[in-house]
Amino acid sequence: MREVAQLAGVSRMTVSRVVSDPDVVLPATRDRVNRAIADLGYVPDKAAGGLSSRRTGFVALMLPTLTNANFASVAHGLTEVLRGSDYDLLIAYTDYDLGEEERQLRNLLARRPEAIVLTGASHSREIARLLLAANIPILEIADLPHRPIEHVIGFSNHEVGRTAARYLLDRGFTRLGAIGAVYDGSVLDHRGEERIRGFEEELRRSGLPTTGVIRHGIAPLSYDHGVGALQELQRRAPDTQALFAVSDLSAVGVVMECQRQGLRVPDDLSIMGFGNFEIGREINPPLTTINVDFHGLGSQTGRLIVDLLGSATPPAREAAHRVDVGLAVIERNTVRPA
Amino acid sequence: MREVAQLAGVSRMTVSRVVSDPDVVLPATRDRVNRAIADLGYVPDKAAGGLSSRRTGFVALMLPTLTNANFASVAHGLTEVLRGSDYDLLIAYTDYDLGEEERQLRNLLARRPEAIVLTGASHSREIARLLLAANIPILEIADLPHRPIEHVIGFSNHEVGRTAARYLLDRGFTRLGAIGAVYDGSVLDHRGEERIRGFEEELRRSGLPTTGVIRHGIAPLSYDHGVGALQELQRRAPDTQALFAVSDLSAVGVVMECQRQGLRVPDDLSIMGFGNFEIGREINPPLTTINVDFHGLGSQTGRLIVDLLGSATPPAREAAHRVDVGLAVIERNTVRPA
DNA sequence: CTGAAAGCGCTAACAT
DNA sequence: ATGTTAGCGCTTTCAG
Repeated sequence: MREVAQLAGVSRMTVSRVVSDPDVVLPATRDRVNRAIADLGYVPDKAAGGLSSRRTGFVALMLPTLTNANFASVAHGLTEVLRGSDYDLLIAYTDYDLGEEERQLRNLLARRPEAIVLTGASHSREIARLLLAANIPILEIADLPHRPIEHVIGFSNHEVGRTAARYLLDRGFTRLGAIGAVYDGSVLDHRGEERIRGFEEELRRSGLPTTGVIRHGIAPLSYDHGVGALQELQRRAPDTQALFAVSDLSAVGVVMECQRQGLRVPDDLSIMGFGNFEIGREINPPLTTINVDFHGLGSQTGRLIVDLLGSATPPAREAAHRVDVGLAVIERNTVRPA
Repeated sequence: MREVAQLAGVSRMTVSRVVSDPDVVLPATRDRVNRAIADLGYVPDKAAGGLSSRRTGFVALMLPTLTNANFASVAHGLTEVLRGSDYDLLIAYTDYDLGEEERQLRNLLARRPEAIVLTGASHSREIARLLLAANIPILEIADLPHRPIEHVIGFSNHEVGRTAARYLLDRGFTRLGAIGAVYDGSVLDHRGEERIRGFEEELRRSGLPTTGVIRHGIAPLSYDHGVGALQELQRRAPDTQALFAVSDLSAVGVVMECQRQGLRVPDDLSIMGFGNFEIGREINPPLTTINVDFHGLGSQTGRLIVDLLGSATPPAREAAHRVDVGLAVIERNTVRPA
């Protein structure tokens, strides 16, 4: 910056102004400075700027994995909104690893984000404390935790499971199954477990057995989870008529395994998934699933952040937001009509 | 930090040492400081630290998209290695948008990464200049550009196309097709275009027509690209026997569309893809494809970075690395045996 | 082994 | 409209 100032024949302060608030500088001066910036390939150091202004200009997003299209949609929605308000989005991911989550969080916090968006569970006391101590907006998304750290924008995974069960029940099925991951008490697949519990609850309400509810393998779930889980289901509850998979990927695996076994979908087995992944639309027959507007979830999160950071009011912790973005069944052809 | 120092009854300098080089501090002092750190929930400000030490402790990774499992593997491999050397990985993505690429790059550069890993094309003069001016290692991965900015760790996309063509030719097919995206001169799908050109080249060498080479839709490619492209192919070269899709996702779309049309794969049409995506293994029949060790590519990149940053030698620009990680055909069942 | 002084690159606050 | 001064939170360097 010093060089730029010299080349343009102004003080460093003027260079700073040209970069952050150009309108306040005389056009002639501004042009001179801009030319110097271009000539020198000067890129302002945001870390130094942030140190001084107490504004780092970025929001952190913690993702459990990089490969989930729905989380990518969230990132999309977020980015779109934040870009309009001149915040960057920096992404870290944990690979569904608890230790890694804490590590990454510390790293992120050490760079002083202005807000932090969490998709993991992050509920160890230690982590929650660290987060709160940072004194920035904390947003938990893609779930509706009972005891949130602060703001929540999400949907009820429990309700996802109940909705699936009701949908299947409404179509007259009585031998229902569900497949998810083994829940080992860690929070790795917290959300999938919630879905499966919602499903079980609805089964119990209807006085139906839960023998078809299979917890198989560990999260994150993918296609081959579906094939393994189906095989286990066939051993434990061979008369199952309709099946809910806590993830579309798993559901697709089930459909593929059915093809291999010569089982007709939905005639021999009805299947529904969750997440409305693109592959579900492409397979034969196309997969019935439950959709959540993840992109909208991301934009809403972005808007809330901008609001929160924009208001000069000190962080009123008591006014935590809680938004349920809801969900919807997407009817396609893997569930036999009533 | 001031508070921590006070609470522990030491100078701020001692706190700094406990955080960054604990062994040099007397155990008793160290314990006292650590307790103060824990009590106060102190998280050191890396931006401030970096400003002073000229080491920001992070490496930037620019990805075109968040939803590609292969790029996620790269990130994985990179993270594993970097973690061992105490660097963070910060990820930005461009959504295959050129303007966004430059924006993100500036943002990243403004935070002073110690090295930058690029997967995009990034070859505008302006960008290359900015990158070089940053005076940090620049690594381009997942391709083997002719005129690299600096280091390159990747594979030849051109060779991917040639390998696919040769594989199909070797099996006795003479009516070959390929599907990729429309290449509009921008660098959005540079890699896919390279693959398709390699395929065409091999066709020409064998004196075969390239009428079955279809550029359809725009990148990034997904399942529905395959269905649209197949339909176009059927119009333009209905007698095609074997088809190479520049992406597995597109190839899977083709297989699904064949199922719908009642075409038998591979009897009526042979198909091969690229990328070895998980879904290819699950469909029926499983997809023949070309694999690249993306995880290894990531670790190698990480190791090179650690080397480069570790050596006290000034960045010897002339000694740019160039590594070809190669590729391999994965034979499954969508190509009819010779 | 620990501390004091100086300064990293930038901007807030106050001049002018 | 532009410049000056002070200082953001930390580490380097040098003393002790």
